[in-house]
Amino acid sequence: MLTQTRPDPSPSAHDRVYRGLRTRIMHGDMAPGQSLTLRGVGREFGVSMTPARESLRRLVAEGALTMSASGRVSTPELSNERIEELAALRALIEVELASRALPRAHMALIERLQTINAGLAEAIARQDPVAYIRANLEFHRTLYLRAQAPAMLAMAETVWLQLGPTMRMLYGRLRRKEVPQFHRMMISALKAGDEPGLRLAVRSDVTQGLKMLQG
Amino acid sequence: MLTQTRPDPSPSAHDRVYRGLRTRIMHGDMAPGQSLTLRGVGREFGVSMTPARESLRRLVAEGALTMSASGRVSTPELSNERIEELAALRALIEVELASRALPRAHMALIERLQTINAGLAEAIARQDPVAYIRANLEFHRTLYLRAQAPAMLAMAETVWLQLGPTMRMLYGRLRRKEVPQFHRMMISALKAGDEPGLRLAVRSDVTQGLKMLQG
DNA sequence: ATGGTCTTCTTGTGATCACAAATTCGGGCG
DNA sequence: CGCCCGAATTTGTGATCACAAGAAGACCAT
Repeated sequence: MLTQTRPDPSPSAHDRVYRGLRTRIMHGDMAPGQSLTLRGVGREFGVSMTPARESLRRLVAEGALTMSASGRVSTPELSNERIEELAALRALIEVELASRALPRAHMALIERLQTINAGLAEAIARQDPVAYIRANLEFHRTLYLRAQAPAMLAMAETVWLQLGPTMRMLYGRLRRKEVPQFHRMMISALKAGDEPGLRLAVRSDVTQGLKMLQG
Repeated sequence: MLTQTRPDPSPSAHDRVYRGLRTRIMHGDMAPGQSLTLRGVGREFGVSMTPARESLRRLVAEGALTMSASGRVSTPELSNERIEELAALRALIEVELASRALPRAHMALIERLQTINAGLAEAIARQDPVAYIRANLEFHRTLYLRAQAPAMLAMAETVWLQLGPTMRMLYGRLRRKEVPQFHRMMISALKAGDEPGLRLAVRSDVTQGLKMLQG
């Protein structure tokens, strides 16, 4: 087949394909409604249909992609109700994660969050939505990792994944000029050890994107 | 994860296998640590390795099964921390679902919940853990369906699935003699339209199993 | 042009196979 | 009796194929 140099023999084929597609979806570089075929994905990653099928089905199982009755796979076009629901889920889970991370958040972590925020500002300046989304997710994940709650973090990531394709559209409308105010509010609350303030900041940050959807 | 439950237009092989294994896991008739093989599952359901593999991988993606580094699949043996985390997730999500269902809960729904509760009592009398778990899940799902929040419900079901194999062990220790008090409390709160009471009742019901784990 | 029908191409499904890695089992040694 | 090493077996992975169903396009009639 396609003779492609394989520098990494360790990760299985389906893992490479899965991870490639997953980050692509989560970072929002696929438009909603875009369709994917087994042979197309296989050709792109230099594998046969088998690993391609497994990757796609897995992403469908995680809600990152949708499958029509005939088995065709495409990125989802979410209804406003679905988006609202997913945002509510983000609020629920991420507020809890932040709350659990708070007592473990030391200065090194806060500094790292500020560094990520700087990268975020750069992405905003460049008007680069993919970099923006990636930095935004990294900001949240970095904080939540401190919560030591892997099942909750996995849940949150699943929600991010489902919102991925729409996220770009959402942030595309947002002509942002500076780092989100709620990120700064989160950092202040972390420094002060202010749990109610942190919870409010996270909830506000998570649901802010939704508000402009309705506007 | 998002089990887009359509009636049944496509009894595809992998769907039959998936559903069979899924209900078996969620209802707790598989012990933790039990291993599953592709050829074994295939033989049991009369299909080849391909649909068996897809089903197992899907269940692994949903957290219902775990996969070792060598690709062996088995039911998970959850640590106490993991169980506690999953219970916290149940509390978070299900309290929200109940809260959203409350304004839509009419008398017909409450009567149905009471009917399910009667079946639950019967399962308790028979000392039948699988029937107990099934009725318990049905009680919760029936209420949450009224919330009109499919993404949240899917999330809750995913958590149930992950807890499935341990659930039996948990409820096995519980020498229960009567219908859970918190189910009755939930019904009272529903009748009274008492949202704080409902939230408390759901949270208590969800986390009660955990408490005896530590005892 | 427009609508419908037929053909053609595309696509997903499930079975089978070769292969490699891991597990298991047996025998022999300390 | 316990431990370790090697062979036999089990098991997952990925490729390929035949097949059916669906989508797309061509073609003709109106």
